[in-house]
Amino acid sequence: MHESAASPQTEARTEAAQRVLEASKILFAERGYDGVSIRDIAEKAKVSKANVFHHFGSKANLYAAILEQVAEQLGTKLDVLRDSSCSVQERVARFAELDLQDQLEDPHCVYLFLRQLMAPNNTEQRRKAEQVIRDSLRSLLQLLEQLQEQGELPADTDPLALTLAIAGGNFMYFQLQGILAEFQRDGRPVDPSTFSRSLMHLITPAVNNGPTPPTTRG
Amino acid sequence: MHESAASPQTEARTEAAQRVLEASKILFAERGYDGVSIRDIAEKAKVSKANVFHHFGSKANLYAAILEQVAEQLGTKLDVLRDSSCSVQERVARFAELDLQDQLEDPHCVYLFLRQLMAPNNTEQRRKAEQVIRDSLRSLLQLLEQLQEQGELPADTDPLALTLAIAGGNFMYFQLQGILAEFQRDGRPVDPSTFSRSLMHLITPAVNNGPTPPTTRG
DNA sequence: TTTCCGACTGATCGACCGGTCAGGTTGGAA
DNA sequence: TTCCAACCTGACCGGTCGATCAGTCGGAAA
Repeated sequence: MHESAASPQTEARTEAAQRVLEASKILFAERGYDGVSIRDIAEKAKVSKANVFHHFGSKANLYAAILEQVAEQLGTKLDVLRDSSCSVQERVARFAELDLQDQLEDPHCVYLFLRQLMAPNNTEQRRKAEQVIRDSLRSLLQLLEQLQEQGELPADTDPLALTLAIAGGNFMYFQLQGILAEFQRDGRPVDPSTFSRSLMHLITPAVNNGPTPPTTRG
Repeated sequence: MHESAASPQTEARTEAAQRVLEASKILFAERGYDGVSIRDIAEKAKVSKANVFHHFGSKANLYAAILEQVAEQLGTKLDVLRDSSCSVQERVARFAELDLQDQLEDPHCVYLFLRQLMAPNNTEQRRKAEQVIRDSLRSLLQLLEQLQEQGELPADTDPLALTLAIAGGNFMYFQLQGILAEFQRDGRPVDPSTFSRSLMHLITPAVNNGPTPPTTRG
């Protein structure tokens, strides 16, 4: 048999096994667990079907390995929130912008996470997804509460609603990126960092650097 | 053969066929197209497997029928935006609240729509989903622009970002409803209409229906 | 050399998939 | 009463699914 999927191994993986992981990630993200067969994965990874089972034991195990990889990747986002030595405002703005960038850079990750979140309640899959998003949102929420205590955020605004608006706005941009252009008067695509700034600005003008108009700044 | 799936028939459907539709909607929403077999549907609908094919021709046809039903249901939301005779502010607020209510009342609809949106780009499925969301967002966006012309919305806020923040915030609430309670200091679940009001308030205090004085806006 | 072990493969399994088919049943028009 | 069309079913089909297995191969250990 093989090592339990719970072990945090990113270590010695055969080149073939690595190809299987990469192919799986893409295919599972695009078509979902049931929409992908081991044959599809093996073919894309240029590996025999039996070899997939040799390395990962079962389809469920392989999927679990992918999800673990995704959760790990998404978890690292938090570091920016804690470690940064700049002001709270900047940290919030950076978080929002980085969150959007991460989504745009690795869409497969987002789709995998979203599918995990769509699993029925009280399943291990769903709980794990909730854990990831809980950690992320809680950190952002705490930052916003901190901001409110500093008086940089109006006292009557709800930090929780603000948190969801930021995260949700980013997600919406990510999902609808392709059709946002036609909402613009000039018909040009919306630049992600510009959007990020607009989002921060409209939600809490106090966070933005005061009188500067929301035009492109270097 | 059967009627083309494109026909807008909500008409004479056998009781059995109706049961199949309902069962399909739930199962497809929960597990996705590939995660559900005709056997599963037939069993849940208490109908023979062959009868499913008799009424809907193929699995793909059945799924298309479900999606059409979903699109129709989601499209009706727009009426509230247009017909209402109340002020623009109220219409925006009502739209946000109604949007959230709709999601909470029929989660299966949301999941089906989300799965449709996760289909690869340039597929008919994906395009149809984009069409629905485009219509909805455009209406909301126009309302907000109208609001901005009236001076009820700061001139330097981006209506598009605001639109996505509202829609995204609602979606986030819907998805994370179960874990939001522990973000509250009192640990109690967040009431949807309360959340809706908070969301509207923080995004643009002027829109808030309450007799809030012209905010400090600083 | 011989032994041994992990990487890897082609052939194959039973189960289940979407879909078909022949035929039974029923209700209303002719 | 006859007839026909629609509703509905159990049995069945070819194909694909996840998974297994016997066995090949190459390199490190003995």
